[in-house]
Amino acid sequence: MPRWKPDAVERLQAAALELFDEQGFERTTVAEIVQRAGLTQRTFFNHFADKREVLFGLSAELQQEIIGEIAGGDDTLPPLDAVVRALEVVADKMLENRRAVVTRRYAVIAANPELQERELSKNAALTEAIAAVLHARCGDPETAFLAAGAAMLAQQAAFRKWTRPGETRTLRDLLPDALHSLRTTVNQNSVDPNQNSVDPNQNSVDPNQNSVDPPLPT
Amino acid sequence: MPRWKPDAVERLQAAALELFDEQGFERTTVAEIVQRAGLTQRTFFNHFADKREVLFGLSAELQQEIIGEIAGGDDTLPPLDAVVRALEVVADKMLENRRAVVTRRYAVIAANPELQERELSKNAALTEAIAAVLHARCGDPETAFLAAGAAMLAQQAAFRKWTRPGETRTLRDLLPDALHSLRTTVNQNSVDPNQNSVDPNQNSVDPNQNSVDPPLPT
DNA sequence: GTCTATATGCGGATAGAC
DNA sequence: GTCTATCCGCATATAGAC
Repeated sequence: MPRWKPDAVERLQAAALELFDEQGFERTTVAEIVQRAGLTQRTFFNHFADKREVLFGLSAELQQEIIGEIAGGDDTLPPLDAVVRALEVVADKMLENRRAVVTRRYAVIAANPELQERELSKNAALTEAIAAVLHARCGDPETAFLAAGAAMLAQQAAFRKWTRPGETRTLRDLLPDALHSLRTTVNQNSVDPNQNSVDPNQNSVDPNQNSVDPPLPT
Repeated sequence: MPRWKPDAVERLQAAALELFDEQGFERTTVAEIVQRAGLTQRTFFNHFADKREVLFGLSAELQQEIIGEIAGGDDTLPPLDAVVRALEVVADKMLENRRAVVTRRYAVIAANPELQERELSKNAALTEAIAAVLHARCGDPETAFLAAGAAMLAQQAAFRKWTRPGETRTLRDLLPDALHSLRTTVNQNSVDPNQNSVDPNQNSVDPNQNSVDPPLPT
Protein backbone atom coordinates (compact mmCIF):
# COMPACT_ATOMS: atom_id res chain seq x y z
CA MET A 1 0.00 0.00 0.00
CA PRO A 2 1.55 3.30 -1.11
CA ARG A 3 2.38 5.90 1.45
CA TRP A 4 0.69 8.62 -0.63
CA LYS A 5 -2.06 8.61 -3.17
CA PRO A 6 -0.53 8.12 -6.60
CA ASP A 7 -0.45 10.45 -9.60
CA ALA A 8 0.47 13.63 -7.79
CA VAL A 9 1.32 15.39 -11.04
CA GLU A 10 -1.95 14.41 -12.67
CA ARG A 11 -3.97 15.46 -9.64
CA LEU A 12 -2.24 18.83 -9.56
CA GLN A 13 -2.87 19.36 -13.26
CA ALA A 14 -6.53 18.42 -12.93
CA ALA A 15 -7.09 20.60 -9.87
CA ALA A 16 -5.33 23.55 -11.51
CA LEU A 17 -7.33 23.28 -14.71
CA GLU A 18 -10.60 23.12 -12.77
CA LEU A 19 -9.75 26.17 -10.69
CA PHE A 20 -8.43 28.21 -13.62
CA ASP A 21 -11.61 27.37 -15.47
CA GLU A 22 -13.84 28.30 -12.53
CA GLN A 23 -12.19 31.52 -11.34
CA GLY A 24 -9.51 32.44 -13.82
CA PHE A 25 -5.75 31.97 -13.79
CA GLU A 26 -4.86 35.18 -11.97
CA ARG A 27 -7.41 34.78 -9.21
CA THR A 28 -6.23 31.26 -8.44
CA THR A 29 -3.36 30.73 -6.00
CA VAL A 30 -1.05 27.77 -5.81
CA ALA A 31 -2.33 27.27 -2.26
CA GLU A 32 -5.83 26.59 -3.58
CA ILE A 33 -4.52 24.16 -6.16
CA VAL A 34 -2.54 22.06 -3.74
CA GLN A 35 -5.39 22.10 -1.26
CA ARG A 36 -7.78 20.64 -3.82
CA ALA A 37 -5.18 18.07 -4.85
CA GLY A 38 -4.40 17.18 -1.24
CA LEU A 39 -0.72 18.11 -1.52
CA THR A 40 1.66 20.85 -0.42
CA GLN A 41 3.11 23.87 -2.17
CA ARG A 42 6.56 22.33 -1.93
CA THR A 43 5.35 19.40 -3.98
CA PHE A 44 3.81 21.72 -6.54
CA PHE A 45 7.06 23.58 -7.13
CA ASN A 46 8.98 20.33 -7.15
CA HIS A 47 7.08 19.32 -10.25
CA PHE A 48 6.49 22.68 -11.96
CA ALA A 49 8.90 25.57 -12.35
CA ASP A 50 6.12 28.13 -11.95
CA LYS A 51 2.36 28.42 -11.75
CA ARG A 52 1.99 28.48 -15.51
CA GLU A 53 3.86 25.28 -16.16
CA VAL A 54 1.15 23.18 -14.57
CA LEU A 55 -0.87 23.71 -17.75
CA PHE A 56 1.89 22.66 -20.14
CA GLY A 57 2.79 19.17 -19.09
CA LEU A 58 1.20 17.78 -22.21
CA SER A 59 3.34 19.97 -24.48
CA ALA A 60 6.56 18.20 -23.66
CA GLU A 61 4.98 14.78 -24.21
CA LEU A 62 3.48 15.91 -27.49
CA GLN A 63 6.77 17.31 -28.70
CA GLN A 64 8.59 14.10 -27.88
CA GLU A 65 5.98 12.00 -29.65
CA ILE A 66 5.88 14.23 -32.70
CA ILE A 67 9.64 14.35 -33.08
CA GLY A 68 9.88 10.60 -32.62
CA GLU A 69 7.14 10.01 -35.13
CA ILE A 70 8.86 12.16 -37.73
CA ALA A 71 12.22 10.56 -37.13
CA GLY A 72 10.77 7.07 -37.29
CA GLY A 73 8.43 7.79 -40.18
CA ASP A 74 8.66 7.37 -43.91
CA ASP A 75 11.92 8.90 -45.11
CA THR A 76 10.69 9.25 -48.65
CA LEU A 77 7.85 11.60 -47.85
CA PRO A 78 8.40 15.26 -48.65
CA PRO A 79 9.03 17.23 -45.46
CA LEU A 80 5.65 18.90 -45.03
CA ASP A 81 3.80 15.63 -45.56
CA ALA A 82 6.10 13.85 -43.15
CA VAL A 83 5.33 16.34 -40.42
CA VAL A 84 1.59 16.42 -41.00
CA ARG A 85 1.54 12.64 -41.03
CA ALA A 86 3.26 12.63 -37.67
CA LEU A 87 0.83 15.21 -36.33
CA GLU A 88 -2.07 13.05 -37.41
CA VAL A 89 -0.70 9.98 -35.66
CA VAL A 90 -0.01 11.88 -32.46
CA ALA A 91 -3.41 13.59 -32.61
CA ASP A 92 -5.05 10.18 -32.61
CA LYS A 93 -2.84 8.75 -29.94
CA MET A 94 -2.75 11.58 -27.41
CA LEU A 95 -5.37 14.22 -28.13
CA GLU A 96 -8.56 12.65 -29.38
CA ASN A 97 -9.35 10.80 -26.15
CA ARG A 98 -8.89 13.97 -24.09
CA ARG A 99 -10.85 16.34 -26.26
CA ALA A 100 -12.87 17.88 -23.43
CA VAL A 101 -9.86 18.51 -21.22
CA VAL A 102 -7.73 19.87 -24.03
CA THR A 103 -10.52 22.18 -25.12
CA ARG A 104 -10.97 23.57 -21.63
CA ARG A 105 -7.24 24.01 -21.28
CA TYR A 106 -7.14 25.93 -24.54
CA ALA A 107 -9.97 28.20 -23.38
CA VAL A 108 -8.08 28.96 -20.18
CA ILE A 109 -4.95 29.85 -22.12
CA ALA A 110 -6.88 32.01 -24.56
CA ALA A 111 -8.25 34.01 -21.65
CA ASN A 112 -4.89 35.01 -20.19
CA PRO A 113 -1.99 36.91 -21.82
CA GLU A 114 0.68 35.34 -19.62
CA LEU A 115 -0.47 31.89 -20.60
CA GLN A 116 -0.60 32.88 -24.24
CA GLU A 117 3.03 33.95 -24.04
CA ARG A 118 3.98 30.60 -22.61
CA GLU A 119 1.96 28.85 -25.29
CA LEU A 120 3.75 30.83 -27.99
CA SER A 121 7.10 29.82 -26.54
CA LYS A 122 6.14 26.17 -26.47
CA ASN A 123 4.94 26.33 -30.05
CA ALA A 124 8.10 28.07 -31.15
CA ALA A 125 10.20 25.43 -29.43
CA LEU A 126 8.22 22.69 -31.12
CA THR A 127 8.63 24.35 -34.50
CA GLU A 128 12.35 24.63 -33.92
CA ALA A 129 12.57 20.98 -32.94
CA ILE A 130 10.64 19.89 -36.02
CA ALA A 131 12.84 22.02 -38.24
CA ALA A 132 15.91 20.51 -36.62
CA VAL A 133 14.84 16.91 -37.24
CA LEU A 134 13.84 17.74 -40.81
CA HIS A 135 17.17 19.44 -41.36
CA ALA A 136 19.04 16.46 -39.95
CA ARG A 137 17.09 14.06 -42.13
CA CYS A 138 17.43 15.58 -45.51
CA GLY A 139 16.72 19.08 -46.66
CA ASP A 140 18.44 22.38 -46.51
CA PRO A 141 17.79 24.60 -43.49
CA GLU A 142 15.35 26.87 -45.28
CA THR A 143 13.15 24.04 -46.50
CA ALA A 144 13.15 22.53 -43.01
CA PHE A 145 12.22 25.87 -41.50
CA LEU A 146 9.43 26.49 -43.98
CA ALA A 147 8.03 22.98 -43.80
CA ALA A 148 7.98 23.05 -40.01
CA GLY A 149 6.29 26.44 -39.97
CA ALA A 150 3.76 25.45 -42.60
CA ALA A 151 2.90 22.25 -40.75
CA MET A 152 2.38 24.16 -37.51
CA LEU A 153 0.17 26.60 -39.37
CA ALA A 154 -2.04 23.81 -40.65
CA GLN A 155 -2.01 22.21 -37.21
CA GLN A 156 -3.20 25.43 -35.63
CA ALA A 157 -5.96 25.91 -38.15
CA ALA A 158 -7.16 22.35 -37.56
CA PHE A 159 -6.85 22.71 -33.81
CA ARG A 160 -8.93 25.87 -33.79
CA LYS A 161 -11.75 24.06 -35.53
CA TRP A 162 -11.36 20.97 -33.36
CA THR A 163 -11.90 22.99 -30.18
CA ARG A 164 -14.99 24.78 -31.43
CA PRO A 165 -18.24 23.97 -29.57
CA GLY A 166 -20.24 22.23 -32.28
CA GLU A 167 -17.33 20.44 -33.95
CA THR A 168 -17.57 16.64 -34.10
CA ARG A 169 -14.85 15.68 -36.57
CA THR A 170 -11.60 14.29 -35.22
CA LEU A 171 -8.41 16.33 -35.26
CA ARG A 172 -6.91 13.73 -37.52
CA ASP A 173 -9.65 14.34 -40.05
CA LEU A 174 -9.42 18.09 -39.74
CA LEU A 175 -5.68 18.15 -40.38
CA PRO A 176 -5.64 17.09 -44.05
CA ASP A 177 -8.48 19.52 -44.56
CA ALA A 178 -6.43 22.35 -43.11
CA LEU A 179 -3.41 21.30 -45.13
CA HIS A 180 -5.46 21.42 -48.28
CA SER A 181 -6.74 24.88 -47.38
CA LEU A 182 -3.17 25.99 -46.78
CA ARG A 183 -2.06 24.69 -50.16
CA THR A 184 -5.00 26.41 -51.82
CA THR A 185 -4.27 29.71 -50.08
CA VAL A 186 -0.55 29.61 -50.77
CA ASN A 187 -1.11 28.76 -54.42
CA GLN A 188 -3.46 31.60 -55.13
CA ASN A 189 -0.96 33.44 -57.23
CA SER A 190 -1.03 36.55 -59.29
CA VAL A 191 2.46 36.48 -60.73
CA ASP A 192 3.89 35.28 -64.01
CA PRO A 193 3.32 31.55 -64.39
CA ASN A 194 6.96 31.15 -65.40
CA GLN A 195 8.10 32.27 -62.01
CA ASN A 196 5.58 30.07 -60.30
CA SER A 197 6.92 26.99 -62.03
CA VAL A 198 6.14 24.69 -59.16
CA ASP A 199 4.98 21.21 -59.99
CA PRO A 200 2.43 20.30 -57.35
CA ASN A 201 3.27 16.64 -57.83
CA GLN A 202 6.95 16.58 -58.29
CA ASN A 203 7.15 13.70 -55.84
CA SER A 204 5.82 10.37 -56.89
CA VAL A 205 2.79 8.90 -55.25
CA ASP A 206 3.62 6.27 -52.67
CA PRO A 207 1.01 3.52 -53.04
CA ASN A 208 1.94 1.91 -49.75
CA GLN A 209 1.00 4.80 -47.57
CA ASN A 210 -2.35 5.01 -45.89
CA SER A 211 -5.00 6.80 -47.84
CA VAL A 212 -5.59 10.37 -46.92
CA ASP A 213 -9.14 11.29 -46.13
CA PRO A 214 -10.40 13.72 -48.71
CA PRO A 215 -11.51 17.07 -47.30
CA LEU A 216 -15.13 17.11 -46.31
CA PRO A 217 -17.36 19.03 -48.70
CA THR A 218 -18.44 21.47 -46.03
CA MET B 1 14.40 77.21 -26.34
CA PRO B 2 13.11 73.89 -25.13
CA ARG B 3 13.48 73.03 -21.53
CA TRP B 4 14.91 69.60 -22.35
CA LYS B 5 16.84 68.12 -25.20
CA PRO B 6 14.39 66.70 -27.72
CA ASP B 7 13.79 63.09 -28.78
CA ALA B 8 13.89 61.54 -25.34
CA VAL B 9 12.38 58.29 -26.65
CA GLU B 10 14.90 57.95 -29.47
CA ARG B 11 17.81 58.67 -27.15
CA LEU B 12 16.61 56.05 -24.72
CA GLN B 13 16.22 53.49 -27.48
CA ALA B 14 19.66 54.19 -28.89
CA ALA B 15 21.34 54.10 -25.49
CA ALA B 16 19.57 50.88 -24.58
CA LEU B 17 20.52 49.13 -27.81
CA GLU B 18 24.15 50.15 -27.39
CA LEU B 19 24.33 48.92 -23.82
CA PHE B 20 22.47 45.67 -24.51
CA ASP B 21 24.83 45.07 -27.37
CA GLU B 22 27.91 45.83 -25.29
CA GLN B 23 27.08 44.01 -22.07
CA GLY B 24 23.89 42.06 -22.66
CA PHE B 25 20.29 42.71 -21.70
CA GLU B 26 20.40 41.20 -18.22
CA ARG B 27 23.59 42.90 -17.17
CA THR B 28 22.29 46.31 -18.19
CA THR B 29 20.20 48.33 -15.73
CA VAL B 30 17.67 51.00 -16.48
CA ALA B 31 19.84 53.34 -14.43
CA GLU B 32 22.69 52.92 -16.90
CA ILE B 33 20.41 53.51 -19.86
CA VAL B 34 18.95 56.73 -18.55
CA GLN B 35 22.37 57.93 -17.50
CA ARG B 36 23.70 57.51 -21.02
CA ALA B 37 20.61 59.18 -22.43
CA GLY B 38 20.74 62.02 -19.89
CA LEU B 39 17.33 61.30 -18.40
CA THR B 40 15.79 59.77 -15.30
CA GLN B 41 14.34 56.38 -14.51
CA ARG B 42 10.87 57.84 -14.12
CA THR B 43 11.02 59.15 -17.65
CA PHE B 44 12.08 55.75 -18.91
CA PHE B 45 9.05 54.09 -17.38
CA ASN B 46 6.84 56.90 -18.55
CA HIS B 47 7.63 55.91 -22.12
CA PHE B 48 8.07 52.14 -21.82
CA ALA B 49 5.93 49.78 -19.82
CA ASP B 50 8.96 47.67 -18.93
CA LYS B 51 12.64 47.32 -19.69
CA ARG B 52 12.04 45.06 -22.68
CA GLU B 53 9.70 47.45 -24.45
CA VAL B 54 12.50 49.90 -25.21
CA LEU B 55 13.58 47.50 -27.96
CA PHE B 56 10.17 47.17 -29.59
CA GLY B 57 9.23 50.69 -30.53
CA LEU B 58 9.74 49.84 -34.18
CA SER B 59 7.30 46.95 -34.04
CA ALA B 60 4.30 49.15 -33.48
CA GLU B 61 5.28 51.43 -36.33
CA LEU B 62 5.87 48.50 -38.63
CA GLN B 63 2.54 46.96 -37.78
CA GLN B 64 0.73 50.19 -38.47
CA GLU B 65 2.48 50.63 -41.81
CA ILE B 66 1.91 47.06 -42.88
CA ILE B 67 -1.78 47.09 -41.99
CA GLY B 68 -2.24 50.42 -43.73
CA GLU B 69 -0.42 49.18 -46.81
CA ILE B 70 -2.59 46.09 -47.03
CA ALA B 71 -5.78 48.05 -46.50
CA GLY B 72 -4.79 50.63 -49.10
CA GLY B 73 -3.34 48.16 -51.57
CA ASP B 74 -4.66 46.32 -54.57
CA ASP B 75 -7.97 44.70 -53.65
CA THR B 76 -7.79 42.25 -56.52
CA LEU B 77 -4.62 40.52 -55.37
CA PRO B 78 -5.02 37.15 -53.68
CA PRO B 79 -4.50 37.49 -49.93
CA LEU B 80 -0.99 36.08 -49.65
CA ASP B 81 0.29 38.24 -52.47
CA ALA B 82 -1.39 41.29 -50.99
CA VAL B 83 0.39 40.79 -47.70
CA VAL B 84 3.78 40.05 -49.20
CA ARG B 85 3.46 43.08 -51.43
CA ALA B 86 2.79 45.21 -48.37
CA LEU B 87 5.74 43.67 -46.56
CA GLU B 88 7.98 44.53 -49.50
CA VAL B 89 6.88 48.15 -49.54
CA VAL B 90 7.33 48.54 -45.79
CA ALA B 91 10.69 46.76 -45.90
CA ASP B 92 11.92 49.35 -48.36
CA LYS B 93 10.43 52.29 -46.52
CA MET B 94 11.36 51.47 -42.93
CA LEU B 95 13.92 48.69 -42.71
CA GLU B 96 16.43 48.94 -45.51
CA ASN B 97 17.90 52.25 -44.37
CA ARG B 98 18.38 50.96 -40.82
CA ARG B 99 19.86 47.62 -41.68
CA ALA B 100 22.75 47.86 -39.23
CA VAL B 101 20.58 48.89 -36.28
CA VAL B 102 17.88 46.34 -37.02
CA THR B 103 20.48 43.60 -37.32
CA ARG B 104 22.08 44.50 -34.01
CA ARG B 105 18.66 44.66 -32.38
CA TYR B 106 17.84 41.21 -33.73
CA ALA B 107 21.10 39.80 -32.39
CA VAL B 108 20.33 41.21 -28.96
CA ILE B 109 16.89 39.61 -29.00
CA ALA B 110 18.26 36.29 -30.19
CA ALA B 111 20.64 36.24 -27.23
CA ASN B 112 17.96 36.53 -24.55
CA PRO B 113 14.94 34.29 -23.85
CA GLU B 114 12.86 37.06 -22.27
CA LEU B 115 13.29 39.19 -25.35
CA GLN B 116 12.48 36.27 -27.60
CA GLU B 117 9.20 35.81 -25.75
CA ARG B 118 8.34 39.43 -26.30
CA GLU B 119 9.27 39.13 -29.95
CA LEU B 120 6.99 36.12 -30.34
CA SER B 121 4.14 38.10 -28.81
CA LYS B 122 4.70 41.00 -31.15
CA ASN B 123 4.80 38.69 -34.15
CA ALA B 124 1.64 36.94 -33.03
CA ALA B 125 -0.09 40.27 -32.62
CA LEU B 126 1.02 41.33 -36.09
CA THR B 127 -0.20 38.06 -37.59
CA GLU B 128 -3.57 38.54 -35.88
CA ALA B 129 -3.82 42.07 -37.19
CA ILE B 130 -3.00 40.99 -40.72
CA ALA B 131 -5.54 38.19 -40.54
CA ALA B 132 -8.13 40.65 -39.28
CA VAL B 133 -7.64 43.10 -42.14
CA LEU B 134 -7.66 40.27 -44.69
CA HIS B 135 -10.82 38.89 -43.13
CA ALA B 136 -12.47 42.30 -43.23
CA ARG B 137 -11.52 42.80 -46.87
CA CYS B 138 -12.73 39.64 -48.42
CA GLY B 139 -11.98 36.09 -47.50
CA ASP B 140 -13.25 33.65 -44.98
CA PRO B 141 -11.53 33.55 -41.59
CA GLU B 142 -9.51 30.45 -42.32
CA THR B 143 -8.06 31.79 -45.55
CA ALA B 144 -7.20 35.04 -43.78
CA PHE B 145 -5.52 33.14 -40.96
CA LEU B 146 -3.53 30.93 -43.29
CA ALA B 147 -2.50 33.72 -45.63
CA ALA B 148 -1.34 35.87 -42.72
CA GLY B 149 0.61 33.00 -41.21
CA ALA B 150 2.17 32.02 -44.52
CA ALA B 151 3.20 35.60 -45.22
CA MET B 152 4.84 35.88 -41.82
CA LEU B 153 6.63 32.63 -42.46
CA ALA B 154 8.09 33.93 -45.71
CA GLN B 155 8.91 37.22 -44.01
CA GLN B 156 10.83 35.43 -41.29
CA ALA B 157 12.77 33.33 -43.73
CA ALA B 158 13.71 36.42 -45.70
CA PHE B 159 14.56 38.36 -42.55
CA ARG B 160 16.87 35.64 -41.33
CA LYS B 161 18.85 35.84 -44.52
CA TRP B 162 18.79 39.62 -44.55
CA THR B 163 20.43 39.81 -41.12
CA ARG B 164 23.20 37.36 -41.94
CA PRO B 165 26.73 38.82 -41.95
CA GLY B 166 27.67 38.46 -45.61
CA GLU B 167 24.25 39.18 -47.07
CA THR B 168 24.02 42.14 -49.44
CA ARG B 169 20.62 41.72 -51.09
CA THR B 170 17.79 43.94 -49.90
CA LEU B 171 14.95 42.54 -47.82
CA ARG B 172 12.59 43.47 -50.61
CA ASP B 173 14.53 41.25 -52.98
CA LEU B 174 14.79 38.41 -50.50
CA LEU B 175 11.05 38.33 -49.86
CA PRO B 176 9.84 37.06 -53.25
CA ASP B 177 12.63 34.53 -53.07
CA ALA B 178 11.40 33.27 -49.71
CA LEU B 179 7.82 33.22 -50.96
CA HIS B 180 8.88 31.07 -53.88
CA SER B 181 10.68 28.70 -51.55
CA LEU B 182 7.58 28.49 -49.39
CA ARG B 183 5.42 27.67 -52.39
CA THR B 184 7.88 25.02 -53.50
CA THR B 185 8.03 23.46 -50.05
CA VAL B 186 4.28 23.48 -49.55
CA ASN B 187 3.67 21.99 -52.98
CA GLN B 188 5.96 19.02 -52.54
CA ASN B 189 3.14 16.59 -52.31
CA SER B 190 2.89 12.84 -52.09
CA VAL B 191 -0.84 12.36 -52.13
CA ASP B 192 -3.32 11.55 -54.84
CA PRO B 193 -3.31 14.27 -57.47
CA ASN B 194 -7.11 14.30 -57.42
CA GLN B 195 -7.08 15.50 -53.88
CA ASN B 196 -4.43 18.04 -54.61
CA SER B 197 -6.50 19.67 -57.30
CA VAL B 198 -5.03 23.07 -56.74
CA ASP B 199 -4.47 25.21 -59.76
CA PRO B 200 -1.36 27.25 -59.05
CA ASN B 201 -2.68 29.98 -61.32
CA GLN B 202 -6.34 30.10 -60.61
CA ASN B 203 -6.10 33.86 -60.47
CA SER B 204 -5.47 35.69 -63.66
CA VAL B 205 -2.29 37.63 -64.17
CA ASP B 206 -2.75 41.33 -63.62
CA PRO B 207 -0.75 43.08 -66.34
CA ASN B 208 -0.90 46.41 -64.54
CA GLN B 209 0.99 45.37 -61.50
CA ASN B 210 4.67 45.97 -61.18
CA SER B 211 6.83 43.16 -62.34
CA VAL B 212 8.11 40.86 -59.66
CA ASP B 213 11.81 40.36 -59.60
CA PRO B 214 12.60 36.79 -60.48
CA PRO B 215 14.47 34.89 -57.80
CA LEU B 216 18.17 35.27 -58.10
CA PRO B 217 19.85 32.24 -59.64
CA THR B 218 22.08 31.75 -56.62
C1' DG C 1 17.35 41.23 6.94
C1' DT C 2 19.72 44.04 3.56
C1' DC C 3 20.76 45.21 -1.09
C1' DT C 4 19.73 45.67 -5.88
C1' DA C 5 16.67 46.17 -9.70
C1' DT C 6 12.26 46.54 -11.68
C1' DA C 7 8.00 48.85 -11.77
C1' DT C 8 4.17 52.12 -10.21
C1' DG C 9 1.49 56.11 -8.01
C1' DC C 10 1.13 60.71 -7.27
C1' DG C 11 2.43 65.27 -7.35
C1' DG C 12 5.05 69.21 -9.31
C1' DA C 13 7.71 72.13 -12.48
C1' DT C 14 8.08 74.66 -16.91
C1' DA C 15 8.04 75.56 -22.12
C1' DG C 16 5.16 76.24 -25.72
C1' DA C 17 0.36 76.24 -27.74
C1' DC C 18 -4.10 78.27 -27.67
C1' DG D 1 -4.04 83.12 -18.42
C1' DT D 2 -5.07 78.39 -18.96
C1' DC D 3 -4.00 73.93 -20.92
C1' DT D 4 -1.18 70.25 -22.34
C1' DA D 5 2.90 67.74 -23.14
C1' DT D 6 7.02 66.41 -21.27
C1' DC D 7 10.00 65.43 -17.79
C1' DC D 8 11.57 65.25 -12.81
C1' DG D 9 11.35 63.81 -7.56
C1' DC D 10 9.90 61.12 -4.00
C1' DA D 11 7.87 57.25 -1.97
C1' DT D 12 6.92 52.57 -2.37
C1' DA D 13 5.52 47.78 -3.78
C1' DT D 14 7.63 43.51 -5.37
C1' DA D 15 10.99 40.09 -6.21
C1' DG D 16 15.38 37.86 -6.09
C1' DA D 17 20.26 37.47 -4.46
C1' DC D 18 23.17 37.04 -0.72
